[in-house]
This record gives sequence, structure tokens and C-alpha cells, in this order.
Amino acid sequence: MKRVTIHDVARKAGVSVTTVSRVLNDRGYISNEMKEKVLNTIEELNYIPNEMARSFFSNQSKFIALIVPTTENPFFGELTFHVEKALAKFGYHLFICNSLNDSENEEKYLRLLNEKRVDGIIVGSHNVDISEYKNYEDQIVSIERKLTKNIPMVQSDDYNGGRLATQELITQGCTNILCVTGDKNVETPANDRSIGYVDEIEKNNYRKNFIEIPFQIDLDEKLKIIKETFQGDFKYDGVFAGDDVNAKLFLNVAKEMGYDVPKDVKVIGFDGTQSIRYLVPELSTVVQPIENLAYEAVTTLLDLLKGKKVKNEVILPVELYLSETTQGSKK
Amino acid sequence: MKRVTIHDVARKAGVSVTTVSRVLNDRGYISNEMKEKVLNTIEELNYIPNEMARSFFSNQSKFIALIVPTTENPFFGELTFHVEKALAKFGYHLFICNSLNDSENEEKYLRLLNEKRVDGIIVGSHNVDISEYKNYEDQIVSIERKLTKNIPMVQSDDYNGGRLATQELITQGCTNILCVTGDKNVETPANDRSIGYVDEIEKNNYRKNFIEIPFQIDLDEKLKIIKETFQGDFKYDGVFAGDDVNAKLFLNVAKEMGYDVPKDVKVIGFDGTQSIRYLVPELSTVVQPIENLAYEAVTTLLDLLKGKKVKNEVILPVELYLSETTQGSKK
DNA sequence: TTGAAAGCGCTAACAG
DNA sequence: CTGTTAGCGCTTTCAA
Repeated sequence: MKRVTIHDVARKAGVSVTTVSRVLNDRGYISNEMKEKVLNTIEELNYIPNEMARSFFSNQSKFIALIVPTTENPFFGELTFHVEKALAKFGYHLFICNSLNDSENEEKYLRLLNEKRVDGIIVGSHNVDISEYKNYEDQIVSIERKLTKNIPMVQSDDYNGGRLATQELITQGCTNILCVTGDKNVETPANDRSIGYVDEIEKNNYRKNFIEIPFQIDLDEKLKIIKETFQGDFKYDGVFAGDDVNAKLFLNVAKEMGYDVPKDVKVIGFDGTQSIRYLVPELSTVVQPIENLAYEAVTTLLDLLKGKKVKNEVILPVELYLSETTQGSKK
Repeated sequence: MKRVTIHDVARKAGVSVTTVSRVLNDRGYISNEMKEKVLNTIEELNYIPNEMARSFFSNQSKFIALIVPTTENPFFGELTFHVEKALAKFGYHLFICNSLNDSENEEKYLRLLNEKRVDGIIVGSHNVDISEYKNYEDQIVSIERKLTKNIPMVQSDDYNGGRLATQELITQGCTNILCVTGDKNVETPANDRSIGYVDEIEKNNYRKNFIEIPFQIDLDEKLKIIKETFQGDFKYDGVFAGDDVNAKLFLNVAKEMGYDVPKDVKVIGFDGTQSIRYLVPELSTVVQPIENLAYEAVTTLLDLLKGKKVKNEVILPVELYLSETTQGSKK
């Protein structure tokens, strides 16, 4: 069906398209009489402005891309939700890209975003050669990921989160604590979580123990890695699990192996998504301010696009949420 | 910065813009010589076609909207993920709309989608007066929601899922089974889940018991409704929970109240998202084929847009996944 | 206070 | 096989 255009409105109202445009955008001088006439005609014809034409003309798509490994993961799922909400508030729309942490995917998306002329990009993914992003320095913000010196980053206070979690385990009497990390060769503030762990462990002269579980492998593989921890004597009495999914997988394995949490081993996760807090309420965890992360990333990016000066780094505080996996049942 | 356009390429290559366009789209006759010259220039100038201009001209945004209550919910989160994947496969992009099941939001989105000229809409939301959607009958497909007679719908075999779950509970010895439903006055195939329940219960001459938990209320309110079930004597020995989130909330409350699952009461959920299967592996549930739902919805919609004849209803089979909440620990 | 006309980047008749 | 030209729907000079 043929859509009604600004010309149709102009003709019907007996005015010029310029006048209609003026009414539409509330710009320039218009007599009330004209304005009303146009408004009525718009209503009558049920005219809906064509944003594609506007975008084309103004050279602004009003789309912001969010690149994440996968929205299937609760953390990125909720992040996505809040980013969309924040963007909508400012009249922008979300263009979601699931990179699956595959650099080829990510490059394809980058090309696509370029073609689509998205106005800006928020990166929460962990891949691709940083060089690719250099070309976009004036329209990128990252979340929990350092891309280049110049690209602003928004992150949680990962270091402090690591410390809080480790401290708590120690306070609860743990002396041999395992720290689960992600890919160590990806430079991300999430690594600071283990630095926080290390600092607390060293302060107490305990032993440091690590296992590495790359984020992008599938859940069965993660399970396998965790199970290997239990081969031979399982000697840890505390686990700082890096993220909540790992933490819960760990709980599952521990249960299967007949270990009692928190009696035999205490566990603290990281992220504290709403899904986890309701679906796995027994899990103690470090809660990231996901909604704020999203909001800060969005506002920082929009400021950047406006040419404003923005902070190179925004660090938001985390909070320890304690439950049964560290404290025993609270009944 | 000024972007390089097709004109720049044409000028530099010493050809007409038509020729460049032909190369770009691989249309019409071009000599290899020309083609190569153009291709080289494109490379040299690092020319990236402006999709906004193309969309504007072709009147196709290549965006498909997905309207869901909220991607925070694991089911819709995973659905969104798979819809994006399917769309990408066919060269389309996702425009995500979180309606929060608020009809005002949903109408605002509808207006926006109209302005943005999205090519089609997939509705997985549960709100808004159906009348609103009538204007889009030729470009809408719904998932698990009947909108109008003419709008194609893709759904799981909810009825059979309800039967399977109820049967299983009965087989396991339950005689007084509670069925948790959503909003009964929203017409959705999810209601067929309780019809399946009813049919099985009646076949066995047991008592029917219902509680209603609207989807859109927040999780604390859901918890409250569930807790009320436990006021006075809790008399059920089986629960068919409508969806997995409700099921897990139920498990949490039962545990808190000192009930043993599955000894005192057996529980079966519905949805079987990957999140749930890994984060709450003990939960027995009816698994929906989420990825297929997404894929069918996308292909049906794209066919519809091409003017092809499409099925008015696609029903995909579900599968019962049995675990500890019905069968006791499997150790 | 209003309108005519140019132009955003691209594709597609149409002509050569 | 290649180029000229018009036009997609809108906004914005510029002139009246």
C-alpha cells in the first residue's frame, strides 16, 4: 500500500511541504491558523512521518549497537534489557549483536554497523583485535572491557568485589580458597576480581589457587572443568567463583559429589543478576549494579556523540549479598 | 567526518555512479575490466555503502521488531537470542521492544515501529487491545499468543505439555495436584496447558486446584501469592507450575516452609530454557523448543512479507524433562 | 510568515 | 555494455 507522504498532507491542506515540515518539527515561524490546519490534515490522513527518510537526511540512524557475547547469559541478558530501557529514554534504539565471542562474527557485525550507520557502539564483548575498534574511538563506550586508552569504559568495582568476597570467606573460616577466573589473556576489569582475591589471600598468607574457565565455552564444558577440580582429594574449603553461573555449576557438582555447602565448602559468586537472586537465592554473591552500568554507558556514549568531554573511566560500587552458601541456612 | 559516497568512487574510478551501483549490487551487464576498476577504487577509498540511503530508496528497513514483555525473563531472553540469530541468517536485524506488558508502552512502540518502517513484527507480548494489531495483519506473526484470526501464530504444543506433566505427576502417585496458571483473561495458548491438566485430572476423577499468577507482576509478588498457598494446611502432593520461574519460586518457598521435594510434594515446570536446565537442574519441566519457535516465527514472517501463503498455525512438539523434583535424587 | 527549490546517497528506467 | 537523469520523503537554505 502506498504510504501517505508529507506531500499528500501539503496538498490536502493547501500549503507547502515546508510548512508541514515546520509543524512536524515545531521549527520556524508558523501562524496558529496554518498549524492547526496542518495538524488536522495529518490526523485526517493518518500521516506517519517516515523515519527512514529523516535518518537518511539527517545522517543519524538513532540506533546504538550493543555488542555482547550472548544475551542468553543472565548478566548480558539483563544488561541488554537495561541498555534498551536507557536508550529508549533518550530516543535511541538498540541494535543488538551477539558476538558469541567469535572474532569473525564480531568483525561481520562491525562492518554491518558501519553500513547501517549506527550512531554509536557499546561494547561488552571480549574479543576481536583491539585495532578494529580504533576507527570508532569517537563513538564507542565499553562496559567491563578495556579496548584502547581513549575509549571510555564503564565498569563495576571488580577489585573491591574480589576483596569483599575473599574477605568474607576468610572471615567465615576458610583457609584454602579456590578462585575461578575467566580467560586470563583477555584484558578485562573482571581480572581485577582475582587481583582482589590475591591481595586478600596474601595478606593472610594463605595459598593461592586458580582455575580458568573461559567465558565462551558451553556450559557442559564448564561443568567438565569444574568436575576435574574434584578429582583426587578435593581440598578447598572456599570458592570465589568469578561469576554466578560458574558458582551455581560448582554448587551442582559439589552436591552431586556429596559435598555439603556451606559446611564442607563455602561459595561466593559474582554478578547478582535478578535471575540468579530469585532462581538461586541460596547463592552468596557480589552484586554488580547492572542497571547503573547500563545507564552510565548510555549517557556517557550519548555525551560523547554530542562532542562533550566524558570521563575516561567510570567505576561503580558493588555490594556483597550473603546467603546460605556462606552462612548456612538462615532458618 | 565526511563519508565517501558512491559519487566519490565513480569520480575516482572515472566511471558513472550507475556503474558503481551495478558492481555493488552485481546487477546488469558490466565488463570485467570496469568491475575490477570499480572494486579497486572501492577498496582504495574504503567505501562503505550507506544502508540508510538504500533503505530509504528501497523502502525496506530490514528491521523486524520483536515485542516481548521483558527480555529479563529467561524464556523471552532466550527467545530473543534465537530470533536475532535467525533474522541475521536472512539478512534482517532485530528491533527489540520490551513492553513490560503495559499496553501504553506497547502502543508507543507500535507507533515508533511504524515511523521506523520496520518490515515486520513478531509479537510475543500479552497485552494491548487486539484492534491495534489489525492494521498490520500482513506483516505480523505471533508467538504463543492469538492476536486475530488472520495473524499467523507459532506455538508449542501447550496442551500436550499440560497433559504430559499432569500424567507424570499422577504416575508418580500424586492425587491432589495444584495447577498454576497465568492471567486467565488473556487469550494465549499457554491456557491450553491448564486444559491439558484438566483433561488428565478429570480422567482420573481427582480434584482440580488452581492458583493464578499473572506473568507481569514482579517476582516478590509472585512469591507472596505462592506463600499464601501454604497458609493453613498445605494439602497438595503435586504442582504443575505453569512456567519454570514459578516452579522455582515454589521450590524456594517449599524449602523455606520445611517441605521435602519430591517426597512431600512433586513439582513440574514449563519452558525448559537453557538457563533453567543448568541453573536449576533439579527441576522437572516441560521443554519448549525455543530455538525452533524462533526460527519458525522468523521464516513464517519473512514468507508472509514475500507475499507467500503461510500456515495460520504452527504447533511444535514439547518434551518432558524429568529430574529430582519428581523422581527423587538420581544418585 | 510562507513557499520554491536543492540535495542527502542510492537505484532504476531509459537512452545511447 | 555504459551513462544521464529522475526521484525515493524529508529538511533547509534562500527568497519573497
